[in-house]
Formats: sequence, C-alpha cells, structure tokens
Amino acid sequence: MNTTLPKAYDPKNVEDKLSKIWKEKGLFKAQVDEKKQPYTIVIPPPNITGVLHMGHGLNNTLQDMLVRYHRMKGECVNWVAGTDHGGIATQNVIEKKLAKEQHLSRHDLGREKFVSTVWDWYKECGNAIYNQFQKMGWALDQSNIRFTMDETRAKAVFACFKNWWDKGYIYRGKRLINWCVRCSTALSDIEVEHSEHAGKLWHLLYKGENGQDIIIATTRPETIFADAAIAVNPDDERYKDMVGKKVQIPLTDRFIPIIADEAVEKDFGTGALKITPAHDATDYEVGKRHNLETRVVISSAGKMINTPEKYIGMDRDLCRKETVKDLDAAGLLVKEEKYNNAVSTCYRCGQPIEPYLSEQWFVKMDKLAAAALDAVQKEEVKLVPSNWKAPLENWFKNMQDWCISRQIWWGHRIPVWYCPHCSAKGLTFAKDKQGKEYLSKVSFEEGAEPIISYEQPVCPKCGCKETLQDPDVLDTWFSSSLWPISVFGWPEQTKDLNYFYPTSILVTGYEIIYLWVARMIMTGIDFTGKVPFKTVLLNGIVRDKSGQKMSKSKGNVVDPLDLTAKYGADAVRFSLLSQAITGKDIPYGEDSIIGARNFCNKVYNAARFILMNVAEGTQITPLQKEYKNLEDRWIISRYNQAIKRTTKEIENYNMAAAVDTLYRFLWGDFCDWYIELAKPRFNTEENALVSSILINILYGTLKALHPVMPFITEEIANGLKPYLKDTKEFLLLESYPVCDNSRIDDEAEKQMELLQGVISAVRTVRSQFNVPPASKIKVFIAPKDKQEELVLTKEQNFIQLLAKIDNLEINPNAQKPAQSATAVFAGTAIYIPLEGLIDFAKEQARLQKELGIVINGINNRTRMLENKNFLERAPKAQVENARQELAQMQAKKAEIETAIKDLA
RNA sequence: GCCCAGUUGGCGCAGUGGUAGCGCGUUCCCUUGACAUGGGAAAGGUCACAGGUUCAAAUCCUGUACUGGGCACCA
Repeated sequence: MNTTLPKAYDPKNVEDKLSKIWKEKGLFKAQVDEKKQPYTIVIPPPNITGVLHMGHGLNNTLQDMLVRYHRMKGECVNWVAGTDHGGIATQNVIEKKLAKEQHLSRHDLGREKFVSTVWDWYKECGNAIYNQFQKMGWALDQSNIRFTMDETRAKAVFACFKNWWDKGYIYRGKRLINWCVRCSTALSDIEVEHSEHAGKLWHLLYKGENGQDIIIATTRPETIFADAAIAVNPDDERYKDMVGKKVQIPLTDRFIPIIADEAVEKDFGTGALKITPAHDATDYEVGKRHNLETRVVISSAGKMINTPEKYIGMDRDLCRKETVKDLDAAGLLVKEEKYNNAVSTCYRCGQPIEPYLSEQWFVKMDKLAAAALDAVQKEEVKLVPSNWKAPLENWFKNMQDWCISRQIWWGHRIPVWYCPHCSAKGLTFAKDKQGKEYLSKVSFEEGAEPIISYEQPVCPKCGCKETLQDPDVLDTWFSSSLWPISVFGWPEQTKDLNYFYPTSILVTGYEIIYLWVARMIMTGIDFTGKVPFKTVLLNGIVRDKSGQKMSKSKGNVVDPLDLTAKYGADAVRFSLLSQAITGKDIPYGEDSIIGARNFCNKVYNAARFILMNVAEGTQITPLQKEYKNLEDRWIISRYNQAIKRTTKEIENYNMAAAVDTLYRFLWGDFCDWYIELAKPRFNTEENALVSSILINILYGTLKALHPVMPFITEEIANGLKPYLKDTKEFLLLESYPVCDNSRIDDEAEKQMELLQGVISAVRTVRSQFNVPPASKIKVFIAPKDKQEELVLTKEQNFIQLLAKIDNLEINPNAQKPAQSATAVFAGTAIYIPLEGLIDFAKEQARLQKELGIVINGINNRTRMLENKNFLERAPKAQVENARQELAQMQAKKAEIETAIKDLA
C-alpha cells in the first residue's frame, strides 16, 4: 500500500533514471541469436548539422515502436544506431559558424584545418544527438554507433567505388551539371528543386548580315555573350529561308548562324531560340547535335567572364540588369513581358542553380537501375503507402547518370590518385592562402591516368611517392546508399551481415525516396544480390499547427528537447504516434501534446489509486478461468478486444489506430467504468479478487503500451511487480500481450451496454434538470422484457452507485409517478421523480426532440424492410439487424409517447 | 502538361458499402473515496460539388472545383 505518491506524474526524474538504467544494463544491445528470427532496422542516420527536430522525433519513435513490439514478440532485434556526415549541409553549418564566430572562411583555414574543425564538431554534435536518442527512450543499440565517415564505412565506400570502377560504371566526363554558386559545388539532378518565380521574358533583336533580322525571346539576356547559334523549328515557314544565314549577337561584333532543330517550339515566344550550349541543358544537347562552340561566360563563382570588357567580373544578376539596359539603349530590346519562369534552386541553400559545364565523376545507372526497378515491380521491396511505388518505378526508368563528385571539403575524398610526373598534363595547381600549392583541378582529357587506391599509392609507372589525390569529395548520398550493408561491416562477410541483413523494414520520410531509398536498393542488390529491406514505411513531415513546413527562418520550429523537458518524452512520443497515419504529414501543435501528457497522468493515477487500495500483503494471482461478476467478465473481454485490435493495427503500421485503441480502453473502459465499479469492492472480502483483476489487466495494458510510452509504463510496472509473480526485470523483456479469444464475452459486453445506457440516461436527466450530484434520487425502471429485467435487477447496486440513485425500483409494471422526468434506453423506461425540480416545458421539448430522432429511425428501417430488394439481396444478418433495431425503436417510441402524454 | 493524395461538426483529424466518430474548443453542472493534467452532461456535421453503380454510398466508379505533393517541360 502506497499512499505517498505525488498526485501528478512527473516524468523528469523517472525518465532520467530509467534511461540510465537501460543503458547500464545494455538492454538495447543487439547480439546474433541463431535460435531467433532477426528483426533489423537501420536508423536513417541524422545529419550532424545540429540537434534533432520533430521530423526525427516522429521517424525514430515509429521505429522504436516497431523495435520494442518485435522485441516483445520474441524476435532478435537490432536497431542500428548512427549518424551521417552530411556533406554540403554540414559544411555549410560549419562555414556559417566560422564566419560568425571567427570571421573566417574555409579558405582562410585551409583544407586540412577546416576538415579537422568539422571532425571536432562531429564529436560535439554527435554526442548531443546520442544524448537525444537516450532522452527519447529510443531503443537504439548505442554500444555500437556508426558514422558514415568512420573507418569501416570509409572502407565500404572505397570497396564500392573500386567495384564500380572495375565494372566500368564509374567514369569522368565533361558535362553540363547543376552548379550551386553559393556552395560552389556540383549537385546531382535530384538535389535541385524547382519552383516558379515571377520573372520577365525579353524579346531581343539580332541583326542579320544581309539585313534579315531575327527576334528571339529569352529569360536570360546576360547569356547572349555565350550564344553559339539561333535555332528555329525546321517546319517553321516564317524562318525557312533564313536557316544557314548569320546574325549578329547584340552588343558584340560576333556573328552566329541560324540553324534548324526539332527542339524548338514554333509557338513559344517568337519561335526563334538562342542557343547557349554552355549555360543551358537543352541548348547543350542542341549544341552537340550541331557541333557548336561551348563558350563559357559565367564562372563557377557566378561572375561574368569572356564577355565584352564592360561586363567582365560582374555578378550574373547585375549583368542581367546592365545588359537589358544596354540593349534598350541600343534599340535592340523589342519587348519586355511578364513571365513566370522556372527557377532551379539548391536543396541545401536555396540559391539559384547555374547550369555549368565542367568535368565531374559519374556513375552509370542503367544496370543498377534495371535491377532495382525489377525488385520494386516484383514487390521484393514493398512501399507503405503504396502510392509511391509508381513514382519510384518511373524514376528508375528515366534515370540519368549520377553525378557523384562534389567540390567541397567535407566528405569522403574521391579515392583516385594522380602522379605529378606521369599525369602532370591533366593537373591544375593553385596556391592556398598560406601559399601552399595544392591540386585544384584534374582534366582527364589531357591524359591524367588515375590510380584507384584507399591510401596514398606509389605511382606504378615511375615509382613516385608524392602522388596526389583528386580534390573532390563524393556526394554524401554515396556513403548513405551503402548504409544498410556498411553498418554490418561490408565488404567483409561478417556474422552480423549474414544474420541481420537484409533488414526488416526501413522507416523514412517520403522526401528522400529518390535521394536515399532508391540508391540503397541499387547498392544492396548490386553487392549482395538481396534487397536491403523488404518494406519501406514512409512517414510524413511534421509541420506546424497551420500546416506550414517548420523552418528556422519562419520561426515556427517546435523543438523536441523543449517539449520533452516540459511534458516528458512519453507525451511527445504519444502525441506523435497518435497522429501517425502512414505517409501523411502531421500538423503539430502544443495542444496535441497536452492531451498526451494528460493521458500519462491518467495512467499514473489509475495505478496510484489501485496501489492505494490493494490490501496489505495481498498476493495477486493470475486471472482465474472464470468470473461471476458482469463487470469482471466485461473488462477482461474489453481488454482482449483491445489487444486484438492493437496488434492488428501495429502489424498494418496504423500506429495512430493502435495508440487510439489503447487510449480508449484504458481511459474509457478501465478508468471510467471498471475502476469506478471496483471502488466499493475494496472494502469487502472481494478486495483480493478485484485487486488481482485490476493489477493483471493494468500490467497487461502497460505491456501493450510500452512500445508507445516506455518510461511511464516501466515505472508503473515496477510499482506493480511486488504483487506479481514471474515478472521480468524490464517490460521490454516481457512478451507482448496476446488476445485470448476465449475471454471475449459478447453477452457480458451486451449487458454492460444496457447498464451503461441506463446510467447515462439517468445522468442526462439529472444534468438537464440541475439535480445536484450530492442529492440522491429515487428512480423507477420499467424494463422492456424479462431478460433486461433480470440483468438490471442483478446489477442494481452498480446502477445506483454510478447514477447516484438512493432508491431504485425495477418493475416491469412500474407506473410513471407524477412530477417526474422520463428517460428511455432501447425501450426500457426510466422514471425519475423530480418534485419541484421539473420544468414541464423543458421536459416536453426534450422528449419531443428525442421522439423526432426515433421516428426518423423508424421510418428509415420501415422503408428498408418494405423494400423487396433489400429483403432479397441484403445479407440475412443485415435484415435481421434492421428488424431488431426497428423493434427497439418502436418500443422506445411508445415509451416516449406515453411520457409525453403523461406530462400533459 | 502527366501522375498521386486530400476535401468529414469552430479547429486538427479518424472512419472504406449498412445515413458518422475522436481530440481540442464551446455551453452547463460538479473539489463525489486516484486524477480539475479530473468527473458528468449538452450543443454542433444533408461527409466539396455533379452524375453513376448498388437493396443500400462519407465509403466504389466517372467528371468538376479547390488545396497539397511528385515528375516532365520551361526561350
């Protein structure tokens, strides 16, 4: 008996205490157990760009729920922990930090120092993240935390690169790539975001050498200096005779030819298109077809080069304004119209992308994609929800080669080396701010012969030891794509790899399906012959309350650490899971967490109350095979129903439904009814009996809830354990409850429904006529049939208790006393004498309203039952159901009518 | 332009063939033996619109509108 527990649940101490114990006991440590079935999840490794946000909160809580559930089902669970170095994103964070705190650029530090600064940051930020894992109660195996840049992962990256190089998948080539001027690096196609912006379309006049001028439309006048031709559609009658002639580029003295190409649409703009191969992807293709010059006029820094003197060094945006101004002055600007142009932006910094001609490393995708496509089509990888299947297939079908080189410093350096003697022709050197010479650029076309090596090699040709590594690093997604195998030590055929791979499920956000999920499928199949996961569960984005994406600049970010500190990790978890519908975004506001916090408190107080009332020294026994009391049979039945439904919903990944089921059972059935009914029994010889039911059901519910709210359930379970036999040290080591169908008791549930209905009806009347809760009343009940009479009579006590009735008379022939209100539940009339309290007009209105509803229902059923087609074609049970409802409603109608008549 | 979601009480959302539920909010009553982070009760919805299938449609089909998203194009 414990009466000293505080009234409100305080999560803070409990959570700190438990997470520490779990860690000390190594509860989440994964170990191969051949006797068991493996259940593996690899965490989507969070970038080390800062602390975790609500998106991580949702994503990891979903995984934790699955992990704990499967662990309790007896599987050998391994939830692999780790973080991602996060290439550009992390570099940007550190660069900003350096600029802000020390007014330094990465170039001021130099490459080596900069990289070591990021490593220092990794230790700091990584620890903060691991700490958050623990705070949230995520059952990650933290005894072995992986990082995408640690040695094992680096070796995997190299093994992959080498393998693909040997297979001829990796090549270097000059291409028009997506260049972020701000991040000064190449990006892959899917790292570019598209949006529409209000812009302008300028019509420019190009003077013909023979006086035949041509007008073109462009959104990028600053690129005219890179024009190599004007193209028209071959079928365009307007320009047919001009093809082959030359026109002059405005503001220059250069002449370019007019060519015909299918890529030009007759109906757009003027039907004539300027071709700028070095600064536009379509133009690049046209240029290749027509063997045009690729003149570059915008540098990697976004400044103008190779233009007339005046514009050299100008920023691209300024140059646009100046060009337009000068064109106008020269009378060559024909028209300026408003136009919504598509702007491509960097997914990391949001700045406009510049198509940029440069040499980059690529991976050939055809074979890799074909195998992955096949796996997805055959549903060897199943997407949940499935509406992402088609887009993913489509992506595999139309995939471009993957640009894997990035011109940044933080990441896996490309494992390609050059000899300064043998490859010197292809190498460009530069000096850093410290005056140190470094390899800044490599050009294959000029004959650089690479050496693929993990560590610095000796030149196999000349024996030179001062070989130089390619300056670029790999796309951060390169290492991420290997995650499901690299975490287990691939390319080594480790015991873990053999046992835990393929993983069971991947839980991630739909926004990285192409960036990450698709690529893991490709590498997984390519290197192991097996898909990396059988199921991909896609979670939505956690948005703010009004559905906006959370972002620092909008100031609408909700910090999980704040919420956890304020309401507890369990409440944060519960609120997220209770809204987790597969693939759907969650509008997240603080009120949802308050509800969750209240639920925690409810569970806690239920337990507190039970413990306060168990008689000293009571030995709680397992549930008996049978119980006589209706409420006992009922709660056990409800419990098993809840477990059945919860399990089903978890298996189908409907976490919100699973959580809702347990919430309603615990609050709506267990607390609102069963505990209320148990109260008077504590003082009787039934104390041991009712206590054992309460404690057993509560303990079972705690087990069922444990994957949702690990802390509070563990804490309460610890309080119950002294009364229970054969409990495990931690709930995680218990078995997840299983529904016992033999305990489902339809009769008890039906009888209970009757009693609840009668009690509610009485309460409604009391409330309507403002009968103070303290004043006990007298009630007459006229049961509709013998069966109901029996049930009601048997359970008289509890009707009296919950409806606060002093004197209850159950009698089929009961007459309505004068000055009384009437309530009807399914044909059973309830009379409540209310001398002096009753308001006849109000009562009349109330009864009339109820009568209206019943008549509606009767009409409806009557229509159905008069319909031959319904009788013939509807399932029998359906027809029978309608009949019963009709009968009930008719009885109810009669009772209400009588009541109204008596009132007059 | 193509494709995919969504549209349900004031707000946020469940519900996939038998005329609707939850949480929050609102109104009223209540410190009754755990919990006011609580208890009891009430008000509030013709389930976006138009057709169709069916005995029966919020639920299935077709179309429309609006919102969000993906892909392609974008001079």
